[in-house]
Amino acid sequence: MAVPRAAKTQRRTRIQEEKEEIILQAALDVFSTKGFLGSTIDQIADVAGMSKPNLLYYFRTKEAMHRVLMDRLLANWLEPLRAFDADGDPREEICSYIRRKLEMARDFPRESRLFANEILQGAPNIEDVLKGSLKDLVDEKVEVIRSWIASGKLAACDPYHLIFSIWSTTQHYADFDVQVRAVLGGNDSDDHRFEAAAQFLENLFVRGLKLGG
Amino acid sequence: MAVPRAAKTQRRTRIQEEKEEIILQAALDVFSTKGFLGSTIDQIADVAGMSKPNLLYYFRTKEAMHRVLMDRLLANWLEPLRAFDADGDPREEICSYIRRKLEMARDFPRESRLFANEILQGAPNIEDVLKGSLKDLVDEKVEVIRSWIASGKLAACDPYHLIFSIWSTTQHYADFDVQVRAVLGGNDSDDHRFEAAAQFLENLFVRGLKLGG
DNA sequence: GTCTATAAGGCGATAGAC
DNA sequence: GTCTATCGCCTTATAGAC
Repeated sequence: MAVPRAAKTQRRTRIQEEKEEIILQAALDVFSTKGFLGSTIDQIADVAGMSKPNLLYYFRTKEAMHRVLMDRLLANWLEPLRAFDADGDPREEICSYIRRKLEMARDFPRESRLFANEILQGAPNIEDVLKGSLKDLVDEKVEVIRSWIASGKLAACDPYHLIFSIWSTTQHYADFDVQVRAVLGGNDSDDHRFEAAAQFLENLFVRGLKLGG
Repeated sequence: MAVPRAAKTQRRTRIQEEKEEIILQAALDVFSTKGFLGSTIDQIADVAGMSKPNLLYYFRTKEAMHRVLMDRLLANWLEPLRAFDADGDPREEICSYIRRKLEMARDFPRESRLFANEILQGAPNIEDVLKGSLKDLVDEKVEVIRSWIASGKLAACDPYHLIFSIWSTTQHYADFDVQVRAVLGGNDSDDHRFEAAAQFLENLFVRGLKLGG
């Protein structure tokens, strides 16, 4: 029997991968609501439906689970921004960016909260990523927005704060979900909330940035 | 010597109040970055510059400190929204609301993060407040916005999502401060960042909501 | 009021049987 | 691979001297 921790070069069996995935999903559940420090291995093991020593057979430490989740997250988190196309129509690009970010908040709220927890606590593990690949990507897209402004397709504005405002408004629906639901009351379905948010934000940014159609 | 825990009806001395204030400031420091669960009394005592038993002489439990901080926060947090005046000019009201919220993010970032931590973790202690006084206040202001829309002073939009978008964009500068700084680089002063954000958001909302002026 | 010492329990991680 | 048992540390909170 291949032992995961001793067989780094060896292919994992399908069953092992499935178990690891169950654990990671449980860890995501717990980390995203309690934060890394506030989570216990017992809680994760409980959600995963296994004993603590059994879980620790697959992931030697709490940090190991968190590291895998953060790596995965960072690999996917910026995809929507990468898709931002300099040759596309500004209105189309910005609207579809907003929509994709809203979809991520709706479909992957735990990932959004995991990220929010990390940033909120000072980003101890990913500060280099923020100052490195994240900043590089943002700087690149800021230049795209500046070129759109220069050619009159977009109202003059600070591109950095434009990006911040799209991030914050969309992620809000995942990170502050409890508050949003409390304020809207129980009568608002998930689908309706999503559509209402999309429509409001699309209008706000199209008009606010003077994006022609 | 009056002992705080035994003298609930007795007036606290000025020195006692000062000590309690030092402790609460230290607790706010730690809670706002580590979250309640991730914080330890040792860390708070360390920041406060006193021993753990000494701290526990003033606040019997970790919860006691957190409760006082949350009570204070909730008492002040909604002041800017309360100031929203139905008889005022919509453009003025919304712009000054944005500015006040941005000032709070700049001047009280720890309070903002304390609140964010609480919501992010499912608002275990304040769900009744969210569904009660918070929802009531928002509902009231939503009606104000609706009346403005009805009289043509404001573009038609969903008032709830308008409020959410102001909350999220302004609080972002406190809650995601580490990310904002990383992306903007070290050359951006606090004042410049604040002014740039205020100007961007003011433009976005004034144009996005078709607020005349 | 503040200290040292410590009780009592939670938690991360390991040992070793099966 | 999974379990029971446990080590050792950390953390909350208290006891009691000063």
